[in-house]
Amino acid sequence: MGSSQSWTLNPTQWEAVRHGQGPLLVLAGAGSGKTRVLTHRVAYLVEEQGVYPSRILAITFTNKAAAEMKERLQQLIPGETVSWVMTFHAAANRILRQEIEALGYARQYTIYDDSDQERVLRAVLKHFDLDEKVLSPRAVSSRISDAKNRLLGPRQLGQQAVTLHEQRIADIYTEYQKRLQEANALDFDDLLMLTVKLFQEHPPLLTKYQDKFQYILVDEYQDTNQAQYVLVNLLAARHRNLCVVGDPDQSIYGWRGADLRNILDFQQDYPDAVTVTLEQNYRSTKVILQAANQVVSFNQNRLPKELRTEKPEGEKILLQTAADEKEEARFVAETFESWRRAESRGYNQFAVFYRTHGQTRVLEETFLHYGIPYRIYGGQSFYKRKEIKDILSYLRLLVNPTDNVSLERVINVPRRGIGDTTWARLVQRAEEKNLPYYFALQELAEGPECGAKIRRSLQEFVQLIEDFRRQGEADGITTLTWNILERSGYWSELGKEEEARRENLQEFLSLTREYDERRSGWEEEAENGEETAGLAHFLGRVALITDLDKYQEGEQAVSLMTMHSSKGLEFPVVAVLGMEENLFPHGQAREDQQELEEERRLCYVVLTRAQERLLLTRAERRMLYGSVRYNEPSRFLREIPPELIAGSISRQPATAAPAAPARKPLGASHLFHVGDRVVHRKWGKGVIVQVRGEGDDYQVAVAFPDQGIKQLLMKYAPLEPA
DNA sequence: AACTAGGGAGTTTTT
DNA sequence: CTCCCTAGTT
Repeated sequence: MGSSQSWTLNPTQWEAVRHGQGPLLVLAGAGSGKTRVLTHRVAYLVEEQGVYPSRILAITFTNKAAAEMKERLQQLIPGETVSWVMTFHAAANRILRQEIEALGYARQYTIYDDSDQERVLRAVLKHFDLDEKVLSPRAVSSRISDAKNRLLGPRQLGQQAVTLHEQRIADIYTEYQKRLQEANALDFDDLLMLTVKLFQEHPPLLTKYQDKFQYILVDEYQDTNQAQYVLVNLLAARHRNLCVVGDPDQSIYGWRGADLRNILDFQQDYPDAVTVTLEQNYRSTKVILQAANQVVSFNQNRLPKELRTEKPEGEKILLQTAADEKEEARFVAETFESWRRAESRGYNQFAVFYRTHGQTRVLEETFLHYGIPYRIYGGQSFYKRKEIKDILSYLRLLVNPTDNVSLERVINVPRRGIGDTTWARLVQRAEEKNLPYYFALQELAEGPECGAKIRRSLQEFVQLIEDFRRQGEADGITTLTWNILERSGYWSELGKEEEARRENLQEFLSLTREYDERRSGWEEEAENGEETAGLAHFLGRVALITDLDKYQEGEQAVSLMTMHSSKGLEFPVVAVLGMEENLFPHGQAREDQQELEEERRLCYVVLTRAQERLLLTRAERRMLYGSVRYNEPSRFLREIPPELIAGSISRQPATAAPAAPARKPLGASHLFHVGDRVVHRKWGKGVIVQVRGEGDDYQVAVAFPDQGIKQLLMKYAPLEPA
């Protein structure tokens, strides 16, 4: 972002930065220095207008954006701390931690992520005796999320229900919400919905925060949903110093509740609003920008806007049609290699975007084969890994004994002989006596219902948890965590082949260590009476952070990611794969005008990620779900002016790709040698003892200390240098 | 209580 | 095709 921009602001940017009191709408095209404007505006308010940093609220969508903003502020106004620079959810969480008792929840509430949510839903479906095949937890969860985003509680959804099916969803929602409350747990959507509820039901609390936040700034306003919209506008109602920044053309999250009208209607919401439009782009070449402008102009429902740049014309966009997805991947690999050499670029200057995760596989195999280092973004998050969720569940259970999901997760992990039968008995008792599961467990451990052996196990488990609780976090969260891992037997239960899990846990311990060390820092940022620097605070942070394995700038690797996760990033060289009907625009989106326009905006987003070079590819045939599909070229290709394109929409002999190098692929044999230490995802550490074969047949023999020698086909083996 | 085979679903994702 | 959950088996 903006790194290519010079240090000063242009006149339009200045106008937005220096805007005084009252509402302000900044329509910021891609690469127009939006983050710059936001940070400079905050700095300006503090430095020039003498606004107290604690009275500014700056909201972003992702932790990454918030971190970036904080960092830049640090540079602009060193010595000042603007502590309310955070995501929507983090801000809501911070308010609720303080005030939630007004809604009848306890302050140590647990935040449930989507997998916790799914567990609850599964139980609810079972409770209603509904077959998961008829009504999937996924489908229900998205309906509930939808309702919450629109600020509809279970009762309101029930009132709206017309069909039997809708009524059933409402019933499930009711039971789901009841269970969350009993567990003193909030899901992500609750954070927003309950904050709004808090303010609506308790006007004095609303007034308190309205008074506090003299200036409010919101990034990516085009992505706000109804709940976020109401929240922001409630908070801004008193001072009316609301500055929203966004780009309607980059709205790509309609499917998860984002409402484009929020930004489009800003002028109507605030008739006295000043609008500033940033159309000067500092990122891409003229060719790239023209293509993007042109494509998005095919949308009917949009405000006119055209990006300009003073950058050079640049190279034409390279378009290549491959026979299938393998050839497509090879073409990208070879083109990248040739550009990397010819233009002495580092691997970190390259990125590959695709519409669906399913497309990563072939890319991985191909890059591995060519010996091109790569990194996939947005896959399985660190915090969703089993071992991390397990240890987190132990910690959550300590803070909140009513957290039934966490209890279920850890009660028999590691195995302690408490199986399905015992669990069912426990659940039954809990429901009969309307108790949290943990308390029912304590009763079972003392009562006569279970056999002596089981009772013994239950007692030991309770004893264990109570010991941990007694120990608490007085010696730091790291000590507590390590204690749990060791004393529960979790650590020693991890076999040799689960080395990766151990490493993840080590990584988790380094996070707790970091937290323990920065404890005093959190205490400093805390405002009057805020409880920070405790286990509950730590768990709250962890629940809202998923960015651990996100983009790291310096790393010498090609970045692979879905089109959606590319938003907000920029790369000198970008390849966009699968430019085909049914894939992009996605098959499900082609019928519906609204969805199609969102796909087109997605296209606008990906094209504008590229700074210098753009490579678009498609495959004539593609393997999807085990069968071969033949897709037409994407309509978006035809929407790009032909004079900006080199190459052809139809398949051409190799000459159509002037940049394709006439050289042999590197071959993965350059990756490993006999004697190299490697790590295998399943088998752990090993040493290469033999290398043979070429290309797809390239094989290595690896000696693993405990499993002996394995023959691995490099094409598939999850093998990495150690 | 733990393992195995079989069935069904499989855009996009942050928090 | 492949992953993941479930049901059935031992």
